[in-house]
Amino acid sequence: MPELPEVETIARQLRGLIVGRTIAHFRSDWRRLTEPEPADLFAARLAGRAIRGVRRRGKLVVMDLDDGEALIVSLRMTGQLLFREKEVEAHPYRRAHIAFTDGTALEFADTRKFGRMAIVDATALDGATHAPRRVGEPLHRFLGVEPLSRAFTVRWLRDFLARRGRSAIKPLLLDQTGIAGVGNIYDIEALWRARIHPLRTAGSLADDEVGRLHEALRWVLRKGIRYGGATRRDYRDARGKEGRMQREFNVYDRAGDPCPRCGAEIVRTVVGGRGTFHCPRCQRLPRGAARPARSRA
DNA sequence: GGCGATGTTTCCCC
DNA sequence: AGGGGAAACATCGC
Repeated sequence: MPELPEVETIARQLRGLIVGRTIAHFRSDWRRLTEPEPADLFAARLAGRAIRGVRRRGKLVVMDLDDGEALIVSLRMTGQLLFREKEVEAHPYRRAHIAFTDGTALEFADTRKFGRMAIVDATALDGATHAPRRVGEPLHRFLGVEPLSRAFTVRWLRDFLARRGRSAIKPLLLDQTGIAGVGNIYDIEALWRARIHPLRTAGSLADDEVGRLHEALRWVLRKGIRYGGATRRDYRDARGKEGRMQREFNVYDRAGDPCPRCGAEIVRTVVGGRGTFHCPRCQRLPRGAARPARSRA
């Protein structure tokens, strides 16, 4: 689940838990975690470094080190960063372990092994819209605007949608190079709130719809943060707790349930290869628009 | 046990 | 440019 609200929750917790601590050592036996850098070199670069701050950029957890570098973590599907006050039995899917000099530790658990870590130039993440890049390294791609920042205005969104006018709105919102941090769940919930069909093309949205989408994105992301993120399967926050946002879903994973707004039955389709939920009455596709022919029930 | 689905992202093909 | 599909993995539910 780690989308923007889940990552923000973890980053905020870690800020209070690890800032000021010094790394004693880093251990990992999952080589792809730090690729292309070998884990032992990675460990050597981290040893003795202090954690100066923790923040979020898109779906990345950013741990600022001294010397202007940062340790960034991409949780992907099932990654968890768990703070440990003292020695505990290793998580069954532990992929890395960061021990601090005072005996506390940060454990990285990840069942599906999609998670990645890198040490990067921290300034490259600051305020800029570029993440550091290194050829072939998935963490280092271009990241778009932060949807909860002041830079994300209705005007920006309108221009963005116009530029990418031919794309369907649902997969477009998932593109991290446009808006950074939106994942499948909040995408679906925001489109429902804005009453926009997932297959509408970006360029076809009227001004009032763009305004609603802008409000809806910020509203669902903020609510997700307020509720500590959403738990689906493996999500746990930095304290090992589940979020509460999953109880607040209006359409996500609710096929067959009545729409909370109009009572029509929520349907599940597939858009851009992703499971998608919407209300067929509240979220209409205009006559003559692309039919959801490629979607499957 | 088999099949399909899962929150993410990249890559390759058309 | 954008869409589709597969792949990176492991687990879970039907």
